[in-house]
Amino acid sequence: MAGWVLHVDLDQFLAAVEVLRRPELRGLPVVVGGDGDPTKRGVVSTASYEARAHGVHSGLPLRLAARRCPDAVFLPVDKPAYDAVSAAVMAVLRELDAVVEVLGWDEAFLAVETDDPEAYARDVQRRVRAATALDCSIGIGDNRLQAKLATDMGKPAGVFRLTTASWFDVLGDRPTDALWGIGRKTAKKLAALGIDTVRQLAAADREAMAAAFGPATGPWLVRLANGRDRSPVVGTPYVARSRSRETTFQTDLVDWDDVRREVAVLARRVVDDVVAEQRPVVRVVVKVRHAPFFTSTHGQPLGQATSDAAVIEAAALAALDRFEDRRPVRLLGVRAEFSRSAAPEPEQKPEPEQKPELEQKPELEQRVPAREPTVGEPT
DNA sequence: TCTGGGGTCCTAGGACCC
DNA sequence: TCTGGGGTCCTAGGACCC
Repeated sequence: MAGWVLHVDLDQFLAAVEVLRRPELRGLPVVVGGDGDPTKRGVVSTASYEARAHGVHSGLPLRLAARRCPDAVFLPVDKPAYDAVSAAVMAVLRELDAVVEVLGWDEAFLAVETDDPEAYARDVQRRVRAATALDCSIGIGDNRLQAKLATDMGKPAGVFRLTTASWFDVLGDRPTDALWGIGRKTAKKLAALGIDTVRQLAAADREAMAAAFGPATGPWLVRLANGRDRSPVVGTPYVARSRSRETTFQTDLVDWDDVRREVAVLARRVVDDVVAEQRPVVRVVVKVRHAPFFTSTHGQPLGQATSDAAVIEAAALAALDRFEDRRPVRLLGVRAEFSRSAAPEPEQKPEPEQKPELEQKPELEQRVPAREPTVGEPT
């Protein structure tokens, strides 16, 4: 039997959950985002396929969405509802004979052993549908990167296989930001270097890329474009590095007394979260976004790791005092960072730290690959 | 842009040390 | 001062993802 990575992604998840509990919405353009009022500041979290046909998509400001699709049904984000449905879906996945790595509300990787991954995927779709009445798409790959990119090609409700063998046929001519981890900014920077497609990036010079993007990111970009990814599917529970709360105000705060008061409010909310988790905090960071959409942060280290509410709140206000720009404020945020080494439980301390490497970023040993050929290598 | 909220990781530069 | 050459740690900013 062969090992495969499957990427399971629920179709239009938030909108689908809303349609499930309000069947009369089926077939209508549904937009979930903010508090459901499209005249306010906020963005689209999920748009149904009917709304997408009007150019409404995730991340679009709600006001623009309302202009593009005035007939859409706008609904507020109902986190508890999505938490519950997501948990039901993940429970279905955990019943499988597979390593399951949850990525968010609506996504998970499965590491499976099978000689027929398509049949396996169809079975997963059936089980998810039977348990929750939700459709999902499934990507199949030799690794996480390939599986993740395959999923979109199978949407909606489909299955698509993308492997090392088919990588360049499928993606070679696509723009670089089709890759998972390359966004608008990096694509633009690549374009300035004459690199527009996945194929071109795959053949790019590693040293040149390292010079342009840094010692880890440069070579990682080239590996990405070659469809290479050695990161394993990790089934161990996710442990957060930080907890944060932030608010965008409907009207900018101009009075600094108001700013202080709101930072204290956010700090208390963060404290509630970290106290519930019983994990000591080592640093508190305050974020300020000014009206012209310019963001700054300042941090305040805690001398000693603590979950003490008063200490954390005072640290947030101390961090705020480091800001000198008093222009109108559009957003405030407070983040508490947990100790990295000392976990909740007294933990053995070998030399792990970056050993698991759960994200798609490069592993240490891979960071300086001694000038190996870029194409045609086995992953 | 009229641009949310909750996260993660990497990078560059300065401080500090030997 | 004609001012080394690493290391390491910390911070703020940037970019990306869901």
